[in-house]
Formats: sequence, structure tokens, C-alpha cells
Amino acid sequence: MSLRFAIITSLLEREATGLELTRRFDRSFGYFWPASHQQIYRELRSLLDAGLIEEKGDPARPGRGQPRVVGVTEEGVASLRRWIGELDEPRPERSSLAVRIRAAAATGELGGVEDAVRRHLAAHTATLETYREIERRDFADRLLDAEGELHHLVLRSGLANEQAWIGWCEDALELLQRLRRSE
Amino acid sequence: MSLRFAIITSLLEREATGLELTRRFDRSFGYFWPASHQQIYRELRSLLDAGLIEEKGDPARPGRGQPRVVGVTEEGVASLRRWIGELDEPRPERSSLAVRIRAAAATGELGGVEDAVRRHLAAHTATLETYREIERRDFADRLLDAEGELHHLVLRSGLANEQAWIGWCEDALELLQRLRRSE
DNA sequence: CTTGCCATGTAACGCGTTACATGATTCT
DNA sequence: AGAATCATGTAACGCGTTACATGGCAAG
Repeated sequence: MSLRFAIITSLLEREATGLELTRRFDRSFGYFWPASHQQIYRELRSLLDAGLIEEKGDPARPGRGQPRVVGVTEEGVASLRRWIGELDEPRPERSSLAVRIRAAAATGELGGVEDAVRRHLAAHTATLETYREIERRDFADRLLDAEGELHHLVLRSGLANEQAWIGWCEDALELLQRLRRSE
Repeated sequence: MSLRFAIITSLLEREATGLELTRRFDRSFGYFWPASHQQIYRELRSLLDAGLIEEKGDPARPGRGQPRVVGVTEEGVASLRRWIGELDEPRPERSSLAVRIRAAAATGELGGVEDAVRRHLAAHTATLETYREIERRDFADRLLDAEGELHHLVLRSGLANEQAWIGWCEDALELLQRLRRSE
């Protein structure tokens, strides 16, 4: 359900075409809920059918290849407000690295895993740097309004997560190297 | 793909029936790659068809309701060894709490979010406690072999993750309360 | 006029989730 | 005999991913 409401929220911040939305889900919004253009168009269709969003601008621009701007309806805003307070459980964690490490432990095939860990470490390091740049640019110690504070809070979630992964990857590399040397 | 190899790994550690596997994916193995019995039976069928696992024990026990023990074939072990060294990217993070907070920021509807954060905080706290118990029980400072060290490493991944979430949830609650009071 | 980009879509598949179905065995 | 538990499955749906299709428009 979250994609649905992520799209409504993004459209509430500013109405957009499918492609503009796709770009938002490739950067800012995508940092905590990524989505491809295929997912977005599929969901826009469903949101239109449900009457939670509507087409804005010239309706005499039908068909393929033409940009279609959509915005949130009153009912869309109402459904978003209702959803905000709903309770759910954290999504279960899944780590392919952890599976690889258990597999390596079971087979004794330790060699290949190090590269996999290094790849993840590099990816997390790059993401962390991206987040830090955003923090410097948008949240560097000046006074923020409530909305700014909340956006900063969301960014800090990403920062904390990447830092945790980086720390663990370094830990993992250290152990793997130690085990490799003492074979 | 990871579920496939998680199952092979688990069966390599010890052969099992579908239900026994299901229980493993509800505890130990499930802490880093959860799976339901429906997923497991579906995947077992596919692994049997691919010849990566095979039925052990009395083959004159067909049909429904009867336990069927399976084990890994040589080809299964070979495919696992191949997979271990493959490179992939970290799975993209998705946080429904982050979506809710952005939605709250966009609508001004701050009230409901606090409960959602508290629920996640409680869940992460409970999971962390589970992991700590396992650490005390299985990894309390005695000498471990390579396999034990690797299992401990995987557990520490879960520990780090839960701790990161807990820290962020507390941070979030503090901010939400501050914003609520200064309205 | 063709190449490239903007823009909107379709189709098929993989994997996770929810709900339900079927049969064997054991306990009361 | 009925209930509980062990055990194996089916069916349908939701959402993410991959691959491909269609069309408009601008630059060279």
C-alpha cells in the first residue's frame, strides 16, 4: 500500500506528469521508497480509477506520447490522512550477503564472499556520501520549519541505515581476511 | 534467487522435511531471510525439478500428509558454490514509516504518526532482545571455529540493524513530540 | 530524415502474502 | 468419534522487475 500513498504525497507536494514522478522516485522520494516508471504508471491508472487523483490541464490532449499532469482529489487527500495513522509492522529484513556468508560457512568456500561484501560496502559508501551531500545542502544548521525538520528526520533514517551497513561490512571483511589467512 | 540458495544451505547443514525447513525459516534462518511454508514448498518443487535436491528415505511414501525428507544433490552443492561468489547490489531500502512522515509533513496531520513509530520501536526492541539472547546463549565469549565466527557475524548484522532502527525511532518520537507541543 | 530524447504505456515473470484444501496420526 | 497436530499442498493476488512497444517532437 505504501507506494500508493507515496505517490499521493508526492503529488500533493506538487502535481506532476508520470515521468516527473518517476524522476522524483529516482532521487529524493526514491531514497526511502523507490519505484520504476512501470510501477508508477500502473499505480496512477489504479489511483485514477479509484478517484483519488485526477487529470489536470487540457483534457483535449489524449493518447500516447503526450504528457498528462495529474493532481490529488479531495478524496485522495482524505484517504491519505486516514492512512497516515494506520499501524503496520516493520518489513522483514532480507540480506543476500548474510545468506552468502551462511552458505560459505556451510561449504567452506570462503573465497568468493569477500568480493560480494566489498561490492555492497562500495554501494553503501556511495549512498551515504549522497545523503551527506543532501544534508549539507538542504539541512546545514539553519532554522527549519516543521516540514523541513520532518524531511531531515527521514534523511537521517537513510544515514543511520547506511552507516550501520558500512560498519558491518568492514567488520565482515576483517573477519573474512582473518579466516583466510589462518587457513 | 536468494531463497533458493538459503534453502540449499539449510538442507546442506542438515536434511529436512518441508515443515522442519519452515520452522528454521521462522527462527534462525528466518532472521536474515524469512519465508513462509507456501514459498518453501513452491521452491522445493522447483529445486526437485532442477535436480538440485532429491528425496531421501523410503520412496514408497508418496502423497499428501506424509513427511518427505529432502537433501542436496552434488549438483545442488556445485550450484551453491557457484552462487556464493556472484555479485549483486544491496536491496533498495523501503520504509513505510518514512512515507508516513513525509505524508504527515505534507498534510500537517502529525497526530497519528507517533503511534506508528511507537509500534515499530516496540517491534525492533523485541527483535533486538531476541538477538541478544541468542548472542548470550550461542556466542558468549568462548572460542569459536570458523563456522561459529561466521554465524556470529550474520547475527551481528541483525543486531546492528535493529540498533540503528531503535536509535532512529527514539529520535523520531522526540521530534514529533516537540513539534506537537509547539503547535 | 534519422537520431535522440520526452513521454506513456503493455506483457510477462518472480517472489512474497493471504486464504484455503487435503490427508495422516495421535490423544481424549 | 472428535479434536488437535503434523504435514503437504493449491489458488489467487499484490507488488517489484525485466523487456519491449508506441508515439511526439526537436536538433543536426
